[in-house]
Amino acid sequence: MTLATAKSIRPIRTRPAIRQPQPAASLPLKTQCSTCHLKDLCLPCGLNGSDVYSLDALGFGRRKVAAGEAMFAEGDRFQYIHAVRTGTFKTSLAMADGREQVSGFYMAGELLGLDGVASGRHASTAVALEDTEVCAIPYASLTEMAATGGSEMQQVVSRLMSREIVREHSLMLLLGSMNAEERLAAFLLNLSQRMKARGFSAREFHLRMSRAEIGSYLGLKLETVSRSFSAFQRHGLLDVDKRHINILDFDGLTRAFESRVH
Amino acid sequence: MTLATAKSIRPIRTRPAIRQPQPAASLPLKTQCSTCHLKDLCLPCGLNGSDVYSLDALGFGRRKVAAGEAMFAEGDRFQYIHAVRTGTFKTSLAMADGREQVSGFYMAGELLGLDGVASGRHASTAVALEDTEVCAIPYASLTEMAATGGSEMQQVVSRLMSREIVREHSLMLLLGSMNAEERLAAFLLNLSQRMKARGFSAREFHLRMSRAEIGSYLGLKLETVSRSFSAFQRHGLLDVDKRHINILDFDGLTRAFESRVH
DNA sequence: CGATAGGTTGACTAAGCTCAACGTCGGTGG
DNA sequence: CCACCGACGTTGAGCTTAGTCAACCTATCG
Repeated sequence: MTLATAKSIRPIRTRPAIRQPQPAASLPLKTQCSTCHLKDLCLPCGLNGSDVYSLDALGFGRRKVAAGEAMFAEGDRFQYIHAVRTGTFKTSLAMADGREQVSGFYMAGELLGLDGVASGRHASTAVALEDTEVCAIPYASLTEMAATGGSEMQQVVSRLMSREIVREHSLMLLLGSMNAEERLAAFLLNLSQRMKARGFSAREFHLRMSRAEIGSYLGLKLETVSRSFSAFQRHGLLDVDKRHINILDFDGLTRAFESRVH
Repeated sequence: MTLATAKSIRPIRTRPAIRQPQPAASLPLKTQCSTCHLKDLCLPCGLNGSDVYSLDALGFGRRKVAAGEAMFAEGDRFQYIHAVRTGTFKTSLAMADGREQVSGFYMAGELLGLDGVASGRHASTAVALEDTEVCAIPYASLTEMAATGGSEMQQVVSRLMSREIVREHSLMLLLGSMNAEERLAAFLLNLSQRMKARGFSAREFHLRMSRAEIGSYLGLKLETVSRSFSAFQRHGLLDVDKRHINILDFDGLTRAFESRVH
């Protein structure tokens, strides 16, 4: 039955990344925030009713991004904030010499692209890890909403950006002062948390990213990630089978994540 | 974590850190952004004239923070965005077990506290590295300015927050994929840049932070920082004498910062 | 079917950490 | 004034953790 579950959520590792330059144009489908099942996680969270209806009125479009395809790249003009509807993205930065650093993973209800507000250009690249669908929210419309009257819109955006700052803070803490197993434990617990918030099991889930991507995100090599997974399994904290994770001992994992204490 | 009055951080070489619980109240001095010599680096940057005058009208106060003293601490209620007028701050995060991660250094014209917008509480602690003076800008006044009409205020704040996100991105890149010397080189070049933007020499300057603080920021131990400094000196890239830095070879440093290429 | 991508594991290496000694500086108090 | 102290910085020796390189396995795809 592990297999059955695996099968039902499967589509990762497959999909040979269609890298066609896909038209950025929105699909005909228009989004209604007020009826969206993600509204408590996503942009409208914290807005009052009338603002949500204003969002509906904007009727911003949706876009499908296939696995492996880039939704936007470092240096692209920033026009939209993208809200994930289904699927998972990674964002990454590139160094001059080609080294890459994964800077985040984003799942349903999370917003991508806020780093573009600063300069009008995206500061990172967003790639779909599986077939995805997003809402493309024109940033200009949001600021306009804010300008033309007593909307809380801009404030909500500020709050979301601030949240992104806080998120990156904790990643810095992780990268700056944790060892390999602490990093992986923190990563898994965070993922688990977010799965739970989306109504999935906090215990058992599928990773949508490769060992190399996890490693890049955590500042480790893929072999180290693999070894840490094996170590957790050896100690009975979880079961791993490739990308299928089953957490057996949350307390143990949490302790691993604070291991250095004694 | 309660007030910063904890015995915690010793000051810096000079100034025996008056650790009295200082009133958070603003000093009588009021700030005029329109005539401030930092206006092109600080909050007003990018605002139109009328918005700058609105800022003047707010007349927000100043505050002195002595070396070693905390301006705000993790968990404190977020009310003000603080703009550095003189001196330098560090911000840091603490792990449950006491490990600390320095998350940033802030100098004249830079804004502290944007991470508090998300939850209404500060997500980091800000400590003065020398005697400092800041402007305390009530965040509520800014949002109010935005709400009551065609001000660009909130947008400027969004832009600044986005810039903070981008800044943290590059720190993640540093922490996630550079070796010790690359990290230190990147740190020094960044500092040099910012000194220059403030009208100081890009070549020769004083560090306001200890080796341990640099190390924490860069995800290294203080001994490693010290050794990397020595290595740079040995290779003729710079002169170090404690905290006094004289960069002799910018190109060489830049190369050190991209060393791993081949 | 072979090619390919992703994952695991082992043996070895090296970068950075730990521990310790020592030097310097500035402030303090006898 | 000098001796002492504490904080900070530098350096060396040895160790540990994570990185490197390589072999091998499995699943999937063309």
